[in-house]
Amino acid sequence: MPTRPPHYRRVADDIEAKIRSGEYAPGQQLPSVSDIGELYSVARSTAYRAVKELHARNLIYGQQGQGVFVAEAK
Amino acid sequence: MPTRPPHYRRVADDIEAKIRSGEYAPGQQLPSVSDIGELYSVARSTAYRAVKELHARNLIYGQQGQGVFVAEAK
DNA sequence: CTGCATTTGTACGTATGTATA
DNA sequence: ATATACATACGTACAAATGCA
Repeated sequence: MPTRPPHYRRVADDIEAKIRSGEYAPGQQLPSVSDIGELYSVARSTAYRAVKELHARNLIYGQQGQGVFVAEAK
Repeated sequence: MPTRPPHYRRVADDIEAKIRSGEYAPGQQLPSVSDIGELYSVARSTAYRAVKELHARNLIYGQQGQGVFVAEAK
């Protein structure tokens, strides 16, 4: 039986695709973690985990109190 | 042959020893459940179970969103 | 300067599903 | 069947940084 990918990875992968397609442009601000949670119908904690995943992939950067932004393409 | 103790008890016992030795002083904050998991190479859920064990032993107390702390010596 | 709202970041507590022994 | 263990997920709570009225 196929093991389903976890929500946080599904969300991270989807956002990564949007970044790579240009839908989210370099320098652009992403929706807040709470909004991402709503958009994908997951808890904020799960949405945050997805964001942390993208940060680990060096696709985004963020600052406390501001938001998360798409990193410059390398 | 001795039945091997479960991980959660091994972790709890080790932390209890650190509390009794003074390495973790009364009032001091313990590492987070996640950190304990990493320190002992167990899952967070197992680390949390160890912490619950210590709570049952009245050695620690904790507050959601803050952390766990060493109880005052009786 | 002083609150207040927004947002990231951290952390607990609980629950579920799967796997294993 | 029962206990252990891991990974995931949700919800809640609070701290910290930032910006703005």
